[in-house]
Amino acid sequence: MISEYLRPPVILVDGSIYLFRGFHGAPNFTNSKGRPTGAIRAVVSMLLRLLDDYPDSPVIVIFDSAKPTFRHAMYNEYKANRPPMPEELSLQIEPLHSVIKCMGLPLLIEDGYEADDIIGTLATQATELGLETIVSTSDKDMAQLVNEHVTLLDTMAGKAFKREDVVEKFGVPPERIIDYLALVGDTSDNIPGVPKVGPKTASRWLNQYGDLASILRNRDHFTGKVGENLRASVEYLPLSRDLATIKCEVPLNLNISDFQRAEMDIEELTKWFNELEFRTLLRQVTTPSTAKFNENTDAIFEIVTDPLTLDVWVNRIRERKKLSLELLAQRDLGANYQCRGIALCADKERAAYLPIDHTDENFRQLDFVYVIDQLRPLMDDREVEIIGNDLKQVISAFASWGIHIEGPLSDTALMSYVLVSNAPGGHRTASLASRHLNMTTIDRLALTGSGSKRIPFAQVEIPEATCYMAELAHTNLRLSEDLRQQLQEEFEDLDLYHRIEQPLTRVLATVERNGVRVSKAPIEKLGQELDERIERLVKQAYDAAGEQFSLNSPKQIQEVLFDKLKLTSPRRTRSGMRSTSEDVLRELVDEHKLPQIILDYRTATKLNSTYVEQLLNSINSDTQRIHTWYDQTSASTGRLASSNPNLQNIPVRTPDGRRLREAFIAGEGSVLLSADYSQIELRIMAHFAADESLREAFEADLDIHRATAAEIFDTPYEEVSESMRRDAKAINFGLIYGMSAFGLARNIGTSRTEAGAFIDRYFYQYPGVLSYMEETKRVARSAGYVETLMGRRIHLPDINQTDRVRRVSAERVAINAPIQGTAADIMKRATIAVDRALTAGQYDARMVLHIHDEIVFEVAEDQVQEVSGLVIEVMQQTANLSIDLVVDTGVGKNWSEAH
DNA sequence: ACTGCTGCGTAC
DNA sequence: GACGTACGCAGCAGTG
Repeated sequence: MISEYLRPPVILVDGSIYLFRGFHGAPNFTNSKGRPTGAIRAVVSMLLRLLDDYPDSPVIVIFDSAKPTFRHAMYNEYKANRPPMPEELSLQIEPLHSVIKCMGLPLLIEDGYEADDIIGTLATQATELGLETIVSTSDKDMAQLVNEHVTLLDTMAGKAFKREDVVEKFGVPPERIIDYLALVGDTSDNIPGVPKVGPKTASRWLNQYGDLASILRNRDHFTGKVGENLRASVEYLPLSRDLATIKCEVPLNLNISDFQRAEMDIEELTKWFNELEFRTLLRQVTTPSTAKFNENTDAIFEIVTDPLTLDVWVNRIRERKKLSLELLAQRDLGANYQCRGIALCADKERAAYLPIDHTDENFRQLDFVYVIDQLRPLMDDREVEIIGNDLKQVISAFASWGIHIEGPLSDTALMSYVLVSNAPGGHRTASLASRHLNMTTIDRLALTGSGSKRIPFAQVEIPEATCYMAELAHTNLRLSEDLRQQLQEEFEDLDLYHRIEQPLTRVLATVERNGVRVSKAPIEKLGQELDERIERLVKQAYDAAGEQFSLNSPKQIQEVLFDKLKLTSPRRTRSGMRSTSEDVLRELVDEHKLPQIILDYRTATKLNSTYVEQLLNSINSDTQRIHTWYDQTSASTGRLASSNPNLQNIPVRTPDGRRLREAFIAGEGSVLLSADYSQIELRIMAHFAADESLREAFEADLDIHRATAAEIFDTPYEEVSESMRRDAKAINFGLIYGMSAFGLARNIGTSRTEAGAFIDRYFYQYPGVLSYMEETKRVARSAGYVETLMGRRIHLPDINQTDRVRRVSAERVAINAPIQGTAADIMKRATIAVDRALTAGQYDARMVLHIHDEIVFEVAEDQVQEVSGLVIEVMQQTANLSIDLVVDTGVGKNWSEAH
């Protein structure tokens, strides 16, 4: 049965004996001012160990009274031969008492009694209450108190004395100890025993005769000199016995159950320890004992709330040369971070959490600026490996706090991304922990709640927050080792990680921090116009429909168009609904005026809600800049994704869309420079397919869609019509996406048969492309994944599925991923290379946008020619394909002009 | 009230 | 079912 009935033992500490012993162990120990401290240190350190060992026990510390005791009254000579207490010792008594009180421990001194008597009395009370007692002492005279419920413990020596230990040590059981002491006497207390009777004789006599009274009755049987001595001692032996007896009925005003252990007064204790110069002990007390238990691990999770513990952590990290970091930080519109906590981990044994500005009042918390200053030397240190999940956030956050991270980066998200870019569940710590360590990390929502009950993380209680945050730092440390090993096993080299993703993450952090300047006014103006337009369109729609309905609802549009107006529904969606998508509505514009109204409405509301509002809400009013967020691990092909806001899908084709791009501008004295790879995916396809006629077309710098049209429609290049070119373009893009004849037919508005004929014609003209497609699928089926030029792998678990739909879908991915992914690889390398070139050249130029095959720079007007040339050169040189890459650039005051 | 799915539309 | 990769909005159904 467990612990409901198991109460922790009461611990009675013989303070005086430890004080003396501590003093004699280090008599000359002083602080720098000459103050003696050795005895205090010994006792405090012993007490701390005791508190650590018995966290739930009441601990009472008892000292001798400085005044004469009842034993002096019984016996004038009691302790008479003792030299006076040395000043070095007496000076330590008062401070020790104060320190013990600061430690939250009851301190007991009773005039007229020695510590032994108080302890004996309290032990008796405890036993009567059914409590176990531990007497912490090194005074063996106390052995007389030992019984079933009372144990002696020499905390300094780490030895416990139960009944059998007493018998072993003294040769007599506890209840004979008093007799034993009387016989042996005590020179230090000046208690006379029987001369020439020592431990051996005393225990032999007691075992032979039972007790002292019996020995005295049979005193005539003892022969020799000791016999004479015994008979000469008869008179005073009872007194000696009384003096050796611990008095267990001292009248106390307090009962044992009145003694409670209080919280340590860390602040006061810190003052004392600083004065006494107890550096190590100070760390010990300030290292929290509140570290929470986390069932996922044996590691210790500490809450760091004081400077010294932080110092210990900084040193630990410096020694290990590793720092796994988990930040609790929120980014504002200006890309500055507000920190609410930092978790640290340097080895598998322990992790720490530094709460910042949590609302939990049970903890004093370190000042953020102080914490950052302490961490700065670690982050600056090129030797310290920084570990985390999404280090771009860490880099950006520290950059916003004025710290540049120099060390090597082990980003578990990036490592996992390189390993399996399209891993189900993504690359966050929780998913990685589940996949690689088979563990479930704490769910953040379990701490903050969700929905309307959700609280800010800063309001989570610090011990809970510590469990969560420290676990993440700890888990990422473990993951970094696990993933590194897997990467080494799977890949010949780790270039993709070391030469692409890792350096890129630093560049992207800078791009995000740079931000792009966006002018509010033109967007607001567009917004107003759109509002008016939308209002008109809604009215027109209601008129045309003859009823009011939600123009935002495909479900209602469907009912109006196909049920009420009886228009013919050409297509259904995947779920069986009659589609109202753009191409469907366009087919219906001649039948009724409503479809066109809906199309116009959709265009206008799309611009308004997705772009106008989103962009206006994202502009930092101080700098007029928007700082997007690039996600380096969310696109399975290797592309980046942009969000909050997404700046990779700003409209470009329509006039209204272009008005949005006109709002993207450069800062004073600068212009925007846009550089994009021309037809990069088709060039990559031509490279992979090693198709001669496609290569020739690119080599001749022809308009590739026109050239394709010329081939498949068997028309001279110059005579290709716009519609032929448009169809050829659809085929070109369709190829990259793994299209079917059906899809192409739908896209270019022709019959399936005709589309199939175009495709056949294409493959006839470009046989290399056909064999490349077939080869790619074959490789995918046997390897289970496809690869980009730089070895990025996209796994295809469905490529051998019997389910045809899933299989052909995987085949399309197999076709598309290497092409799209290679373009992404090249773009990433170019991004890194351009960043280096711009930095090396110390140009007044910075990257502000990254849109798959386009990079936008903000460049000082007078440097734009030079920078433009440099960018083109670096971007073109980056790839090493059999087809040259072409980089087009444009310059303008805004993005629309530059594009 | 919240969550997740669907439909749609924007980019490359 | 039929053309890839994203993000994000609005509506809506299922859930509590």
